[in-house]
Amino acid sequence: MTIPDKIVGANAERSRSHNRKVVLDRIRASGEVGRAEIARTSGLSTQAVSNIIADLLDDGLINELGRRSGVRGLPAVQYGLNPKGGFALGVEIRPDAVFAAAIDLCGTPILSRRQILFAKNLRAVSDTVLALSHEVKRDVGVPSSKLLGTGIVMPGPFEATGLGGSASELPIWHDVDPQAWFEDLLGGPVVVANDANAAAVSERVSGAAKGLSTYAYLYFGTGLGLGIVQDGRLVTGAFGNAGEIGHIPVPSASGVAPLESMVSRLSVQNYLATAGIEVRNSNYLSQAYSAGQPALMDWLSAASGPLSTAIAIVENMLDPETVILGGALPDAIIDHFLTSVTLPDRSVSYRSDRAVPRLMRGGSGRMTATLGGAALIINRTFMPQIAA
Amino acid sequence: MTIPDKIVGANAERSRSHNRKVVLDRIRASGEVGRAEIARTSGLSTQAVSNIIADLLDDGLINELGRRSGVRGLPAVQYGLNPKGGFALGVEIRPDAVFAAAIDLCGTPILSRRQILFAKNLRAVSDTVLALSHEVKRDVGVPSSKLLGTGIVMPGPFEATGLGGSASELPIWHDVDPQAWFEDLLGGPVVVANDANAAAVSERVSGAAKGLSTYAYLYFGTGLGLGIVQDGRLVTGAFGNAGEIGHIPVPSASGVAPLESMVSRLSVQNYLATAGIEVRNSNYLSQAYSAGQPALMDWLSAASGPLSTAIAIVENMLDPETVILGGALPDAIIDHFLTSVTLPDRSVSYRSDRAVPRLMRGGSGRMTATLGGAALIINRTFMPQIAA
DNA sequence: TGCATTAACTCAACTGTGTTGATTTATCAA
DNA sequence: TTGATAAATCAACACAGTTGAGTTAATGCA
Repeated sequence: MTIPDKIVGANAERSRSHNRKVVLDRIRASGEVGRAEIARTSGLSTQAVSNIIADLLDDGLINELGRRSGVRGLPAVQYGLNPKGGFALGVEIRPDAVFAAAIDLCGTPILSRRQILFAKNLRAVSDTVLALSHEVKRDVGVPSSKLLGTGIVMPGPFEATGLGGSASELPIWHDVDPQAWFEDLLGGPVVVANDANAAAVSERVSGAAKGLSTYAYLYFGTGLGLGIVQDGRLVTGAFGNAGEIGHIPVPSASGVAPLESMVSRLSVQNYLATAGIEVRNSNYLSQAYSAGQPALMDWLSAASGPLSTAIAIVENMLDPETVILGGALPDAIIDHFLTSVTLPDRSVSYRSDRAVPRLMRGGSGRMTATLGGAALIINRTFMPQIAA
Repeated sequence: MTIPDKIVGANAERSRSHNRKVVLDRIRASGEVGRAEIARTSGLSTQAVSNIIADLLDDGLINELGRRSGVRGLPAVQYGLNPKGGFALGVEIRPDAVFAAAIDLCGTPILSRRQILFAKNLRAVSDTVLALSHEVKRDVGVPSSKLLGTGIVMPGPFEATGLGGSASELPIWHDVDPQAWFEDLLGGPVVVANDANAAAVSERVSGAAKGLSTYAYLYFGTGLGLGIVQDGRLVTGAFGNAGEIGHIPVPSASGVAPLESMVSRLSVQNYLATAGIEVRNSNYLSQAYSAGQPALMDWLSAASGPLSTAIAIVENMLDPETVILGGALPDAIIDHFLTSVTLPDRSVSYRSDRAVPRLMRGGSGRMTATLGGAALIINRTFMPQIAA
C-alpha cells in the first residue's frame, strides 16, 4: 500500500531514468519550456537535457511547440507534454461494484466504466477487475503499449488493525498481498492505495493542488479519510494506514465520539434516517441541499464543529500549504463547508503571507477516488527517484 | 527548517555521492558487513561496492574488522563504521541559554557545553553560538576537518503563524533566514529544526528508534511537540511547522482546551503553582515523583486522558511503527505515562503482529534536543539522495 | 542596413562511474 | 587431498553526463 520504491544504488541506467523524470517534471510544471531553461533549473548540462529531450520525443511523451522569441539570442524551441504519450488506469474496488477510469499523461480523464460486483470472493473480484481494465484499455484510444500502470483503490485500513468493518478487511486479502496479486493479474506496474490517498494525489496531478507539493486532503467517503502529501509523496505511514482521521475521538454532544460519526456520508444518512428520511440515490443529497431541507441543514450545522476540529488538527500536525475538501458528497455541500467551517486563529496555518487559501474544494463526485488511482501512476511517472 | 534538498539531475559525481550513502547506511544498519552482501542488498555490483569501500576507508569513515568464517568460500572481509570518522555538532538555542553538544559518527555523545544567553539580540546569540561551537570543536578530540555539519535547534513555530509566544518569534528571525545565517556564521552544512523534530531523529540515530524508519515522537518541552518521521525523513510540513500537536483542541474539564495546557512541562508547573508549589530546579519533579507528592500525582492522572487522546490522534493519522515519548521530563514520569496511558482499541496501531511496542520511552533530560540537533546531521550523512 | 551582442543549440572529445566476465584466493566438506 | 563454494580482484567495456569550441538566429544599437 505504500509506494516507497526501495532505495538502491545508482548506475548509468538508473541515473538516466531519474533524469528523464526530472526533465519530464519540469516540462509538466512549466507547461512549455526550452532545453536551456530545463538545464538551468535541473542542475544538468544543456547537452544532457538535449539528449533526454530527444529520447522523450522518440517515446512520444513530449511535443515540440515551436520557438519562443521576444528575447535576444537564438529563440528557444519549446516543449510540452503530449497528452497522448501515455495513460494510466485507475481501478476502484467497492463493496458493491468495481469502477475503472483512464487518464492521460496530463491528468485529463479519458473515459470511465463500472461493473456490479456479484460476489466478494477473490475470483469474482479479479475477474471483474480484469474484464473492466481490458475494456477500458480497448476503448481508450491510445495504444495499450502506452499504459504506464494501474492504480488500485480500495478501502483501508490494510492488514489487521483495531478498525474493523472495512471492505478490504474481508477475508479476501488476508493471505494475499493486493499489490503483488494485481501486478500478476494485470501485468504492469501496480500501486495500491485507499480512496483518500488516491484522491489526494489526484488533486496534484490535475486538480486544486496543481503546483503544490505539501498539502492535506480531507476525503468524505463512507467515513472520513485523510490524504497527506509531503514533497509530492504520500505519507502513508508504516503500514499504509496513515490518514484514518475519522477514527480519532472528538468532543460531541454525548461526550466523545469518533470524528466520522459526525462528519461523513454515513453520518448524514444516519442523521436523516432518524428523521425518517432515506437517502435513496446519489442525487438525493444534492437536491435536498438546494431545497434547504431542514434535517440536512441541521446535520450541516452539527457537522461544522467537528469538521473545524479536524481541520485544526490537520493544520497543526502537518502544516500543509492548504487543506483540500472533497470526496463523495455533492459540490454544493462541500462548498457549504468551505464557508461554514471556522478556521482557528491558533494554528500554524494562520499566517498573513499565504500564497494559497487555507481551505479549497477538490474533486468530488463518485469517480474522484477512481481517477485518483490513475493519478497515483501519473504522479509516479514524474517523481524523480533512483529505484530498481 | 525543512531539509528537502532540492531534487536535481543525476550525474556521475552525484551518483557516487548517493552510492556512498547507500553503502554507508547498510554498514550502519548491519554493524558489520562484507562487500558482497552490501552489493546484494544495494543493487550495486561487487566491484562498485569495492571501489566505494576503498574510498570510505581512505576517508576514515569505516574500519576493516577482520574476516568472517564459518561458511564455505572465501571469508568475507567485514567492515564497520569508524566512530572517529566524523562528528556532528548540535546547538540548541533556548530563551535563556545556548547548549552545544557533539556526537560521533555512530551517534554516541562525545561532550556537551552550555552558556548563559545575556541578551536576545542577533549579535549576542550569534556570538554565543560561535564561541560555544568553537569550544566544542576544540575539545572534541577529533580533527575539525571531520566535522560533518551543525544542527541548530530552536523552538518553533517558524515564520509568522497564529501561534505566538515562542522564542523564535522574537524579532531576531523576522528578517533573517536562520539556516543561511548559521551556515554563513559557522561555515559548514547547517540544518535547522525545532526541538521535537531534532529529538525524533536522535532516536533513529542512537536511541529507541534504531532500525525504524517510520515513527512519531511526542516531545515534552515547555509545550508539547511532535516529531514525525516517515521513511527516515522528517515530515516537517510546508513551512517546517508540522507537529504542533500541543495546540490542537481536546476535551477538558472546562470544555475544550489546547492539548499542551494539560500535557507539558509548563502545565505541570502551572498545576503545582496553584497548589502553592514552585518548581525551583530541574531535579524537583524527579524528587517529587519519587516522594509521591499528591499534587504531582493529581496532575499525572489528569494528564493521562489528554495524552491518550494525543496518542490516538497520532496513531490514526500517521500509522507509525511506534510512538516514542520523551523530552524534558524525568525518566520516571515518562515511564509513568507509558503505563498509565490507555491505548485505544480503535486504532490502526492495534494489531496483533507488532514487531515493536506501540509505545516506547525515548531519550529524556535536558540535552535530548541538543543531541538531536547533531543527530540531524548524522542522519543526513546516511540518507541516500541525489542532491546538488 | 549592418554589425555587435546575446542566447540556444550542436558537435566531438573527454571523464567519471558502474558493469561484465574471467581469474585468483581462501575456506569448508567429503 | 580434492572439489565445491563464495569473496574479491582485474581489465576491458559501456553508459551517461560534462566541457569547450563552434554554429545559428534572434535583438538592439549605430
